[in-house]
Formats: sequence, structure tokens, C-alpha cells
Amino acid sequence: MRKFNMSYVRRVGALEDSFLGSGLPYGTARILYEIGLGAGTVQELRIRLGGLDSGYVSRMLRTLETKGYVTVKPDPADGRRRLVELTEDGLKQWDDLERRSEERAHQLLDPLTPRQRDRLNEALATADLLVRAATITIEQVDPRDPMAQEAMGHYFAEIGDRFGFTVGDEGFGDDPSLRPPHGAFFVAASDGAPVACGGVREFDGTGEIKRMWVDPAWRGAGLGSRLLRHLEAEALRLGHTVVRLDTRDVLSEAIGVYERAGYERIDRYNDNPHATHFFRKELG
Amino acid sequence: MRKFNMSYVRRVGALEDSFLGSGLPYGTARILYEIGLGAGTVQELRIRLGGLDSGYVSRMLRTLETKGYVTVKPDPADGRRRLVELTEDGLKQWDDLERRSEERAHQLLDPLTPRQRDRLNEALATADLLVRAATITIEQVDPRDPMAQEAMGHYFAEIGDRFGFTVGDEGFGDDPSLRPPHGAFFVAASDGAPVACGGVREFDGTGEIKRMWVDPAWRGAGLGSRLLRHLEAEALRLGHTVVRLDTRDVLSEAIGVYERAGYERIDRYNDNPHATHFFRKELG
DNA sequence: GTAGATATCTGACTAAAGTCAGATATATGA
DNA sequence: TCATATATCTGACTTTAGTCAGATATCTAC
Repeated sequence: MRKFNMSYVRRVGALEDSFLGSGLPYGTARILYEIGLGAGTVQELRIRLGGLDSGYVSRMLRTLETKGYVTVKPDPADGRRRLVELTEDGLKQWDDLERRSEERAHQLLDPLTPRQRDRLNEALATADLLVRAATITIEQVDPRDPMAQEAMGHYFAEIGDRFGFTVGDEGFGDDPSLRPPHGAFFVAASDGAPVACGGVREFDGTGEIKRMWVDPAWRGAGLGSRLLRHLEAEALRLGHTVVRLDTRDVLSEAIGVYERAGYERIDRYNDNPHATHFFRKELG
Repeated sequence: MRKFNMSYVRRVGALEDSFLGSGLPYGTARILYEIGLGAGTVQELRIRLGGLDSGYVSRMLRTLETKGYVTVKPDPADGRRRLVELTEDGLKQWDDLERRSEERAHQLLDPLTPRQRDRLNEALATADLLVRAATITIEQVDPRDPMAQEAMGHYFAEIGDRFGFTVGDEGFGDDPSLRPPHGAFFVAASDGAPVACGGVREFDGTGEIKRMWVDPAWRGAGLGSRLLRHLEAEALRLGHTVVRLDTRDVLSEAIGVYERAGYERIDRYNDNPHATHFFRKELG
């Protein structure tokens, strides 16, 4: 991997140079590009760019503003925040960056045969997926946290359970049992977007895993197993030596994950009307 | 490819940050690292680092020298040049960079399963090879040029022809027919090292391709065909509509390249005692 | 031996990138 | 309502990275 970095950056790093030739310094061009990918608040921008200094970003936005490439206005939802978006001129600049970058990439790949180009694309796609997978972070959050809510939204939508939330609630059933001290909820995120979630709670004297979901695009990448290990560790920490869970036949990939993780089929242990399969595992 | 760059650099780019934490600025650390990969003249260093300004490099070397990480002394072979190498302290620093970088890579890959790690390595190796292949440059040089000499050295070594050069010559037979105006010689280089070569000349009223060689590590990557197309174009430019060539059975890959490029077998057309196969192609 | 060419160095410079300490205005919770 | 926290901005600053124009010593070809 390190060998690849050295060699790749030396050769292709120049791709980034295409940001130049736009009359903008690299940092400023990067910000312009990022705004073009999606307008938003200054703060979002800073995070997406990897935590740049607020003063630094502010100054660059001022530059872009005086050049007429972006507009900055207060966020109606929170007067402290400011919303940034591209002007028409800014969009033109952005398209320009995009085109130049595309051109450079084509030129670079020109000497390759079509078959080699296909192989390269495939290899890069694989590498990208795996690196993304490696940099997914699993974090414990409150089930009422927006990220958790978003993830559970996907979960309930997928199992077609329109009753996952109580009418009148603002979000999906805030199950207090999934919060400390006797429970926990985890969200796995990639680039700030939730790609998997799951919770542990106590039920009938043992640990129980609930609401485990993995983004369809991420299935088969080992993320389910990783999350499950995380949940089991938490169950153990909460003092359980046995965990159980129920699931339904629609979630076929999930069933595979449980089986490969050493779960054994058991009889129905609760009265969940939607559940079709029940599992159990000894921990420790 | 561009998508990969954005995503990869954002995630793994931080690998380069490991150059920091060494108390050295990035540029200086890069030089130190490069010296550690192989001592040599300042010039070699500059080229390996992608053509940095001589003043800039000189200054950084001065910094490293006063820190006691490198020694710089005149090259006995050419008093204008200076040789750079690591001191013991410098080697320690280098190992440190190496270790930190390695650590960082391991940490990054930690969440992946061994199978995923293998897949990633394979994908990166493929991508690296192809990107290297794409950035190989083919340039016309004088056959007496050191690069050409080095490439021909490999060629003669491989065909086991100890008589490729005339005794008393400093290098490999400087065949004036491979120089303009009636001939040309080309070297393909990757990272400053020759990986393929070949020449065209006039022989008996038609074009003739001579001394075509591809580094064994690069065979099967389409480089031979690419070089051959180059040589054919040159032959055409020199006014030939037919090219011929001879080769010997030891160079089996080469024979495949000629056949796939549309060459047809012909009878012996010269008295080269080592040649076993003879080919011909109409151009244009 | 002399006229270039080459390799490195020095000094003077610029621009980009980033840091840090407040200032200001708005939001939030007790 | 008041203390505190948050989001952004401004000004003053430092470090890196890189450029350019000579200066100097050495080599090469004629």
C-alpha cells in the first residue's frame, strides 16, 4: 500500500494540478470544488475539507465572494451559521475545473489499451471500496441522534414496517432500552453518512440485538460482521453472556451474517409478530 | 479514476502526514526519504523528486546537513557533482519515518479481514502496474546516449551476444545507421530507468527494425506493441513503406508481438548468423 | 588553451498555507 | 434574564514551498 502511494502520487498527483490553471490557488479551488459538490453551511464545508481552520476558510470564502463565484448569506434556521452557494459564474468555474480534470485523466490513460483501461478502473473501484470500508467508523450514539434516526429510517423502510414508530413521535420509536445504562446504540458512518446501525438491550434476563441494518451498497463487505462483533462486545460489557435476536426472512443477508458469526437457531422467544427467525449465541 | 483520487486522497492522504511528526517539513522529509532509498548525486535526487529547483534542493540539503542527517561531498568522477548520503543519525531518522508510515498503514487496514487486505493489495498492485505503464514515455535518443547504452546492454546480455559490441569500443556498437538522417533509436523509460528500446534503420532499400528489447518485468503489458507502433511510424517518416526485422527464437515474447502486429514470416534476407526468424510488414 | 556547457550554491524574493487570539453576533439552557 | 456555548469573521503572524538571477567551480569539445 505504501509503495502504491509513493508511486501513484508521483504520477497521478499531478491530476490535482489541474485545480491550478484556473487562476485560483489550490486551497481556494478545493473549496470552490467542494461547494459545487453540494452547497451548505460554512461548517459543513470545513468538516468535509477535513477540519480546516475557521479563519482560513472564512478568508478564502471572502476571496471567492469578491470574485463573484459564491454567495454567502445567513442561515434562516440559525443566524450564527452562514450558507454558501455557487453563483452562475462560480458554476462556470466549477465546470471548468471538472472539464480540465477529466481531460487530464483521459490524457494520462491514453497510452493504455481499452482492456487495460477497464482493468485499471476495476482495480481502482475495488481499492476504493475496500479503503472506504476500512475507514468506516463505528460510534455509540443516542438513538435519538439524527444519524441514528436516519439509519433506523432506512431499517424500518426496508423491512416495510410502517409501525416502527409510534404515531405522534417525531422520530422512530425512541426505545429507552437502547440507551445506557442497560442498552446502547451504534451507528457506522462513512463520509458522515450512516451506512449501518444496530443496538443492544436487555430482554428477559439476556442481551438482545435489535435494529441491525447495513446499507445494501455495503453488504458483502464484512461490515455486518464487524458491527455484530461490536454489539456482542457491548453486550458482554453490559454483563450478558448470552445474546438473542430475532429477524425476518426478508433480511436474507443478515441471516447469513448471524450464521457465520456462530449464532444458532432457536425457537421463538418473544411475541414479535413480524419475526420469522430466532437466534442465540453464547459470548465470552 | 478521478472519483478514486478524491476519495483515496481524503482517506489515505494522511499517510503522508506521517512524514510530519518527524520535526521536518514535508519537503525536507521527502528528500531525506529519497536519499535513504538510494544515495547518489544531487542531480539524481532532483530528478527522482520530479524536477525540483536546484536552489530549493540545495537549501534543503544544507538544512539536513546542519542537522547531521546527511553528508555531502564532491563526486570523484566529476568535481561539479556532489554525492549525498545519510549519516548514522540520518539513517535513524529514516527508519523512524519508515516505521511511522508502516504503522499508520497497518492501523488503517486493521478493520479489514485478511481476505479483504489481500484483495486490496492485489487491486493496488494492478493499479500501480497500469499507471506505471501509462506513464512510460518513449523518446528518441542518440544510440550513444547513456540510457540507450544501458538498454542495449540488457538487450545484448539477454540474447547472449557477447559480440554485440566491437572490442575497443567504450559501449555497444555505435551503429551510425541507427542515427539520423536515415535511422533513429528510441528508449522507453519509467522513473528514469530504461524499460524498453528499439531502433529503425535503412537496409537494402527498406526499413529495418533493430535491437528491440522490453524489460522482462514489463512484458505482457502492451509495451512491446506500443514501441513497435512507434518504430513503424518512424520508418514511415523516413520514407519506407516496408519494414523487415530478424529475431531469434530465444525472444519468444517478441515473436508473439510481431505476429500480433501483423508481421508475416519471410525467408532469410540477411546473413546475421544468430537470427532464426525473419519478418516483414507493409506500412501505411 | 579557450569558449561554452554543466552542477551546485547563495541571496533575494513571492505566494500559498496555516495558526492563533480575540471580536461579534446569535442561540441555548437554567 | 443571564451565563455560556457556538459559528463566523478579522487581524497579525509564521512557516513552507517554490522561483529567479547570478556566482563559482568544474568539465568537454574544438
